[in-house]
Amino acid sequence: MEEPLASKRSVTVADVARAAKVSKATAARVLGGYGVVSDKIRAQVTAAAAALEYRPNELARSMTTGKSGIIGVVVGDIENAFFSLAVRGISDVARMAGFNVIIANSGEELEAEKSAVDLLIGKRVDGLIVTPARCDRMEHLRDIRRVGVPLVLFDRSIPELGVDSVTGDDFDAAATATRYLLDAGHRHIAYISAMDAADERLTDSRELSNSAVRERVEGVLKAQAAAGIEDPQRYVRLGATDQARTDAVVKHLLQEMPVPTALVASDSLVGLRVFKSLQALGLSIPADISMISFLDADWTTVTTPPITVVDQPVYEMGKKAAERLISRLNGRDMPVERTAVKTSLIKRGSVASPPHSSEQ
Amino acid sequence: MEEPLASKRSVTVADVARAAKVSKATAARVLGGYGVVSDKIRAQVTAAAAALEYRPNELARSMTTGKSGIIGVVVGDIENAFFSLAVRGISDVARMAGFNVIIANSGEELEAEKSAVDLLIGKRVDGLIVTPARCDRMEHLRDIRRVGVPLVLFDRSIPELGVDSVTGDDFDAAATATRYLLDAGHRHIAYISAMDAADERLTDSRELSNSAVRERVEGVLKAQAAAGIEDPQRYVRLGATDQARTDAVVKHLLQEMPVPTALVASDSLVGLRVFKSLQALGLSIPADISMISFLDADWTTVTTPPITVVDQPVYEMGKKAAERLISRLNGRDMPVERTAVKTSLIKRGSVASPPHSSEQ
DNA sequence: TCTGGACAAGAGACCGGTCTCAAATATAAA
DNA sequence: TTTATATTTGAGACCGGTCTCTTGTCCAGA
Repeated sequence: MEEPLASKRSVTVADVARAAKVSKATAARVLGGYGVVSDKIRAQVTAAAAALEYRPNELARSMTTGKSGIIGVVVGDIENAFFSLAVRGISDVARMAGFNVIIANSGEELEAEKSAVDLLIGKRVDGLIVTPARCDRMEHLRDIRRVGVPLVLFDRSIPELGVDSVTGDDFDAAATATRYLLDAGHRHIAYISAMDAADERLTDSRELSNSAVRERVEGVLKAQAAAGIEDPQRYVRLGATDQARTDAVVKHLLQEMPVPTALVASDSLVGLRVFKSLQALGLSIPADISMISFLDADWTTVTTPPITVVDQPVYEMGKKAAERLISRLNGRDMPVERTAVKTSLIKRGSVASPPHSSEQ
Repeated sequence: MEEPLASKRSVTVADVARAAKVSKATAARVLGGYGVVSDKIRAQVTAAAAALEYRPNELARSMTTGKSGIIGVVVGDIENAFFSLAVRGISDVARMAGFNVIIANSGEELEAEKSAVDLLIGKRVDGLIVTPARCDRMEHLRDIRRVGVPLVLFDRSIPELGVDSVTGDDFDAAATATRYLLDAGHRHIAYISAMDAADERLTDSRELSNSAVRERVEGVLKAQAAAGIEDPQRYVRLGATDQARTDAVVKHLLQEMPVPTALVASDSLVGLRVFKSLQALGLSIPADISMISFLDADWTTVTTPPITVVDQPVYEMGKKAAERLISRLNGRDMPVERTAVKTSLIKRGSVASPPHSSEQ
């Protein structure tokens, strides 16, 4: 008799109130878990709600409270293990704190990032974690702050923005990796990044719009400069965005004179591509050439030889970013903090001394 | 004079209407892009909106329209490459269709899945894509349909539920892989899954609560039965959830008599662990033992030898699931469809004939 | 018995949009 | 010029919750 067919309209507090024979306000109090109600009434309402299979409309709730309980995350590419691990860290922390996560992909493109941010703000997310595709364009990020939504930058930081960020200690990590290669006797060290650029070669590291890449490049450069290597910049390459382009980058690099004896890959995807390129060229690691990759990815332990990597605690970075954001969400009025998480070099088998001794 | 400080309250249609000296309804019409308005008024309102930096409140919008423009996705583990690739496929399609994606992790646990589903329904998602952790418990999935939210199952299907699903052709894929091993002369083929279970051994494949795993196991079993292998079930193992347990599983398997000469891994994570176990035991692939893994993961191409895999077009599966859901969202009233996407066997170097000939 | 404070329940405004319907204005037909 | 028909614009209800404010009860103290 009670509408056996699929009920189209969902049951509301008013419906429950009617069924429990109390006012809407009272039903709302028990259903919403606020205010005070007598045990008797509470039981009545609870029973009615159960009978009607009441489900609160989170949307309506958010509208009046102004809080959506959602954290927006804009990443470069969820398919990349780096980001999916980070997202895992973020959402684990978020869930514990009662927040949900809505994810948007920017594909590392500024326009996509802008519209993702707009959209998330429109959805009234309580806070935002963004991996800015470019660190030199940030009007849209300024806007976020202006509308009063807390923001935490992930993996890359923009000091001018005056906002929290969680990144790796990219400069140090790169410098450490480079010194390790220098100590092994390498004098010609190349750095390969997937950053899209007009030219494979780098003209000025300050022009790199991605702060993580910039820091790493500068770490590599500084460490070499400190060791007296001249013009290390000639071995820095960009644009290794896919296998074909990486093959080209590696090929060009190997045509340089003197030929680089060690390669540093900017992230695990680039690392994998570089490894394949080298393999395709029939070069043996580390006998013919040494390599180090950023990120302790899956594949780096099962290759022959296993790859020496700069290990970033990505999951923890994600967690930290979420924790930071949530503290702010809870009204904590703390100073802006730029956290650089410490990384470590995991020495495996892909680095050895350069082929024929090490002459400058 | 116009409140130079950070405006706490956001600007609404009413604010814009006031500034443009028109009614709220009219302002809403141009801002919401519906109904008709004269060009003159439209310009006025648009200008006012721009001046005030109006941003629509998507929440309020959703409340009246009843559509949130959000697709909820519940996956087993976003950190797993399988799911992150699928999510990528889903969100690419969703974005093109004007939908957003909100992701929840179930960790393959029923309770977490239930609460994720509840929460997403509360957020009034327009539709749901779920990877059910168990195919034998589905009350909460029934509930989804009862409240009228379209649902598409991903990777696993539950026929009794009468709902769309997109999976791999797991039975056939497993059977094909098995036949390939049989043709190579293997007579003792093991199957290793990460499905959590009380016992490593399998008693009855019909009890497998994950349909994808069940299908694969049955494929492996049937193919062997057809080849006259007796009691193939003795080599099926569960619970390879982490490296330690995988090491144990592999060790136990190698203690069987006769010892299995080929291993099939249920997914790329298990495959990687099995590879490491084998490597740790000093076994050489494929000379000592052959292996096949599901999913064409990164690492499978850079090992020595590269791994023969069952390639699932995961990204396409994600896309297909999203497309299916969106068609339903657009009111299309189509019959329930269980799509099994065709997979293929990529033959690489990890399969050879068993060690000392092949005697039954 | 009367007053007052504590507490429970009800009425109704509000959040920021959408949308229906009526009023006002413009355009076309008679 | 008048009437009929579009075409815009405005007023206000509504979505489903939260929350403030008011009213009504109950019980203790004077």
